[in-house]
Amino acid sequence: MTESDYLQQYDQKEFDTPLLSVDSTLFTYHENKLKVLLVERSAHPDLGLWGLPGGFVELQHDQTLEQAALRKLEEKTGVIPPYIEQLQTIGNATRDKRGWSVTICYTSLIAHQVCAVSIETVKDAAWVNVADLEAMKLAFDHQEIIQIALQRLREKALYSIVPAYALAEKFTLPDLQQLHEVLIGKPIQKKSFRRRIEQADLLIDTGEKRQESGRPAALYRMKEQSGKYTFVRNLEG
Amino acid sequence: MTESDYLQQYDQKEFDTPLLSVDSTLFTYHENKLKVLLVERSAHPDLGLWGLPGGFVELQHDQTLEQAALRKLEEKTGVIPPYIEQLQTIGNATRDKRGWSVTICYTSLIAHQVCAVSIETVKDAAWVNVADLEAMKLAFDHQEIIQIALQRLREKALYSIVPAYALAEKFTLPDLQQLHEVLIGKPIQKKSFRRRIEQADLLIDTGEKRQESGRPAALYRMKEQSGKYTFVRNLEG
DNA sequence: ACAATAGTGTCTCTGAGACAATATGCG
DNA sequence: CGCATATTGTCTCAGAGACACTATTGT
Repeated sequence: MTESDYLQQYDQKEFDTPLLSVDSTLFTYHENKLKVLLVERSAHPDLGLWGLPGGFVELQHDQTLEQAALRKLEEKTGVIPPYIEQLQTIGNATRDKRGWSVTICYTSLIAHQVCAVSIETVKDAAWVNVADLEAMKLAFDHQEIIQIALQRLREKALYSIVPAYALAEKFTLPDLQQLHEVLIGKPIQKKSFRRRIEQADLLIDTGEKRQESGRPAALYRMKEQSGKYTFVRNLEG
Repeated sequence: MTESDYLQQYDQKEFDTPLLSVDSTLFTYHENKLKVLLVERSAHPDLGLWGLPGGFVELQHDQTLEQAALRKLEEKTGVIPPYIEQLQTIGNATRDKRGWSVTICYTSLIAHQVCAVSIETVKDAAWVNVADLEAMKLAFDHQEIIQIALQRLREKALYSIVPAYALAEKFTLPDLQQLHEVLIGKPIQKKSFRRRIEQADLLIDTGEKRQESGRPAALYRMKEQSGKYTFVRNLEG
């Protein structure tokens, strides 16, 4: 049989295949708290529980898995987040009551302000403080997935400035440092923090300042590829 | 409708779902060369081309994705590799001629000696020098997947001793350093290399020595969790 | 002037890079 | 002994940690 004959008669439905979905952990930082976006499930199974934004791939519309993840996020937040990264794929026979199930998980970051309005209008979506998660029962294994995502984000805080994507486009160095401190769970020497960012030339000084109380702080924005940069030496875990 | 009613009438075949497979890049190190395991495809599509060991998840037998990947590797090599790690999941509408396709990729390492015999007896499996890959046309996007796996392994060589799993159970420090040098593509100061491994207490001195020519070298084996250790400071990329 | 926060100066300390010096086996 | 390879000593240098000091705003 030739390959084209084979493709002609190929019927995918002959084979048993797992359920396949895409889920995202979307984090943001607002009022000194790290938050994750949850949505209330409107269908079985685990109807009524809160879980990660996600769903099935639409074979007609989505060209890639990442596009599928971004589409789901845009539906909930009204915008496409500036940072998305594949986290991990979880697949086993027991995570979904319907049977063997696979989910490709993404981690995404966004500024709180750019989607706060949109989310407030959507009844079934909400930002939840990461600190409050522990007490919640989430759908499927989503609790676990969030913990994996958090661990990865914490590691990244030690050797990159990826967390900056959870801030507004323009932000101050104290802003960013505070976010890293929340992630790492301990204070960072401001000199160390500033030195490495300056030395690696990761940010652009916009020339603007922001003041709340005390000396005004310079506003920076990220350079194009700054999220990909990794420091050769980590901050202390 | 209750959840149990829903589960009762649920029929997975109603929904269009992508093809789903599991593929692994299995690396080893032998005679100063990094090698990857390839298998010749015995079915359409891409029949006759060489590609990564992998296939479909068997819903009846595999409990997890990782088990599925390990099962495929054991079929080809006769043994279960000591290191496996999820690499990345690739899914899009175009990578497989049959349609929307998703593959969960793993990276795995093994000592050459423990599976060399088994592989020589299997006609459709072979170790290929990574350096020779470029000239080959591989099935699907497997060429690309191997490059992603290599890049990740190279990064790990800078901040971990994960590559040690590609060596025999007992190995010398010059062995390991050489492997890291092949991965990184440049020489490493032996003092630096030894210092960091000793300081992190990652290996056990077996007391045995191995001699080829010159002073005999001490044989070490890895401690249990040494693969998880990451140095706070990278070697120079 | 003082409070509050931003940003700098500078010392210490760890660990990588460089490379010379020893050590231990073989013939 | 001389060769080959393993292992150690030790100097330099970059960059993180610590912490005191200066700068810039508002009240």
